[in-house]
Amino acid sequence: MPELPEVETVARGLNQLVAGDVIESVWLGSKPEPLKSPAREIVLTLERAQIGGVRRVGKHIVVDLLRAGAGKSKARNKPVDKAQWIVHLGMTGRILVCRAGDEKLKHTHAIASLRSGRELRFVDPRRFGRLSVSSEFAARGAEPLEVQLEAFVKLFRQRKTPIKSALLNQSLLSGVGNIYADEALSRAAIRPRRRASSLRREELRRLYLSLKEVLQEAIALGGSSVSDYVDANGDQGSFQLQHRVYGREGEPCLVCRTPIKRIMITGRSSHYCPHCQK
DNA sequence: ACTATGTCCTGCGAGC
DNA sequence: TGCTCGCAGGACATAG
Repeated sequence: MPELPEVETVARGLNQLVAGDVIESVWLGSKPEPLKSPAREIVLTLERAQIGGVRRVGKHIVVDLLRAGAGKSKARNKPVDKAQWIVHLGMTGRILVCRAGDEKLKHTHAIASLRSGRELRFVDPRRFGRLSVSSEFAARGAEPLEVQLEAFVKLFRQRKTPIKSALLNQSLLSGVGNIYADEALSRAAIRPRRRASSLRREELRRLYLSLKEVLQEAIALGGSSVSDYVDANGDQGSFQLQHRVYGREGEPCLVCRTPIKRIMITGRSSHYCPHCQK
């Protein structure tokens, strides 16, 4: 499940592979397309655009596009038109860099053919992913790796919802998903069911630091490959080997040997050590 | 404004 | 073996 570290890893890899290349044509699969923008708008925006770079915003992959202005512009006409291709991988979405002749996988929903002879293919069995185009894409929530402590504290002070749910709320923080919410709470020694508003300042400070730490460590290891996540080169991440609670129900806590518990919090499985986390 | 719940979608593993 | 069932979960719609 691509969260911030996985999306960061994919975006960096894609940037290495395709920055500077040019999208020559676009194919969109039929029927229920996973599109947030109208299909024709996506095609018009992507075709003939040069890829300026690929980066991450929250859990979104942002492909910065450079498009020559229509026709031979007079000087005052916008010479280069900025746009972005936004890809959200959802649960099972992948972007593959292929050769044009490569076999097309089932659940391929979009293909962008590049001048280099390669193709960018969007494949997503579960169809939770989304494609769109934008001219000024911005995430609603704060970037966890950039937010300051004071702003972080403010996000949670008044919330009555469980801290686990608040961490997953993308309009507060962008990029935190189920794995890293559980792992950050584990490192901060806070139970996921605690009301956000019940956390003392010191606890919020621990959570703030733990979240940054776990995200940075995960990025360094290329993310967590739990089900089928792989990066832009098809390689697995290795941070799943560092998980302290996620996916370890019944296994001993690495600190105190107490079995890790799994509970449901607003429909999301949540893992924690009942002894270490208060 | 905030919170909780249901829905989407396919693959896979548990259980019988 | 083959079947059903429930779960995986990010984001959004809807209801309270």
